[in-house]
Amino acid sequence: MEIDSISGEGRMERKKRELRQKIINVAMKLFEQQGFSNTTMEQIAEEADVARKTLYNYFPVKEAIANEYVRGISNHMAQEALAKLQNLPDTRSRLLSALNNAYGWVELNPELTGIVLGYRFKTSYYSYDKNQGSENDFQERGTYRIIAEIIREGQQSGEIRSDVQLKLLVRYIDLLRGTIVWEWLQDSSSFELREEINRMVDIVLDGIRSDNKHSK
Amino acid sequence: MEIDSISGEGRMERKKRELRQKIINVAMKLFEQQGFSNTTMEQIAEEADVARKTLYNYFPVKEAIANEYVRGISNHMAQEALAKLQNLPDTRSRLLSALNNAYGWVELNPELTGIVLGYRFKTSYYSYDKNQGSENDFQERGTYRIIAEIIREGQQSGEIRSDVQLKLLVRYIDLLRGTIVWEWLQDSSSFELREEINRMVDIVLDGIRSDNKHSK
DNA sequence: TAATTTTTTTATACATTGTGTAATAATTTA
DNA sequence: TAAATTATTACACAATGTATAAAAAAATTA
Repeated sequence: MEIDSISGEGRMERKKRELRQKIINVAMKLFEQQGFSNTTMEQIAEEADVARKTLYNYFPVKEAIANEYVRGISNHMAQEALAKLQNLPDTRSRLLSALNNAYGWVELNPELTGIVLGYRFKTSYYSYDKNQGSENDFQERGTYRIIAEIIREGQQSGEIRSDVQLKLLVRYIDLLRGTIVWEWLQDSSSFELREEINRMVDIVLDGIRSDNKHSK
Repeated sequence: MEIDSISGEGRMERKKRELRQKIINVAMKLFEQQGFSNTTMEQIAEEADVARKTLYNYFPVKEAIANEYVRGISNHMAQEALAKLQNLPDTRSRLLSALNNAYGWVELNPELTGIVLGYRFKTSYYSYDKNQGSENDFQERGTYRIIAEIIREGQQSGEIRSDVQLKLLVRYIDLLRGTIVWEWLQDSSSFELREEINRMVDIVLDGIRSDNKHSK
């Protein structure tokens, strides 16, 4: 049945994967050269040597290309971050380590970060990209997976409350992280990014009520 | 200088305000009849009896019309909610009261809620609607103002930590609220809306660390 | 009031997005 | 090789959002 069952994919699948990657590469090159909004889908299609309609078969909107590129990077960084976690003593330090990991990149790529965060917010709620539904939801995204891992561990060890849905909790943290990053992107002089993240983690862990602030 | 300095606005300003309101009314009528995405800016312009370009002068995108309509309602509800707050004993009950206030409307208008929340997220971060920059930021929006009021009060009375920026804190809560509403809009059977909001408020107040969960 | 300046609306044209359709090409399956 | 499936393409289309300059309306000045 399958022509190439050794590598696990046939010629067609391989070609699609290759073209997908080519589109991403071409698009990112154009984004760097001309900026994101100055680059049209027409140009990308032209440069990748496919029909415009074909390009739309692969990516329903321009933002989706940037998103997939960033996700690749993010997953890669997540792998590295995951390795460091074991050495850290508690949930707080693990969360801080995992969250702070990505900011060097964010600081270097503010425009792309904004585009991708906006796209993710939109799609995760309208979910009009059906293919990514299952992946995007929970498994695939780098930071998401790490946060989930940390919280799960914390819940198992009894450090974290177990009466809150893991999924929702992870979303809370990821979303708050996103908000802070965006606030910072808007006006990077108004606060220091990592400092604000630290504060957020403290709030999530201990809350904003003053009478149990130092209860630990 | 001013023709009508008694009412505070000249004929032109009044006409603009009236036209703006007419556009909103016409658009909302069409949205109800045909659905949001099936209604075009062309139709709205036609029905409001202005050129399409004029319509764009007033609202840069279709979502902005829905947003302004909802904001009107929201402000109105906020007024009522604000009155009730004084009778409530602590921050937790005030927050719950303020947040729960709006959900009857949300449950009745899921599509509109989704559209408006998505629009606000996008604009608040890209801030491409310059006019609303100052308003949208903090003052004008109903729920925002209430949450800010509650937190401020809590900080003054010592119930809430004072070492976190009020502005950011309000954004956290508003954003978490938005997330929950959206999760619920996606799949309203997965959890009960108010229940989840209650849980979120508890988390924000007391955090997710298990050893101070019941410290109060 | 009349003449002016400023502001708003408008017609027109344009580049771009995203979709739908149906023909063509490539690939897989039998 | 032939048939069936899947991907690509050309083409047409409705709609968005922007730019420009002319026309209309309103505000300001004399």
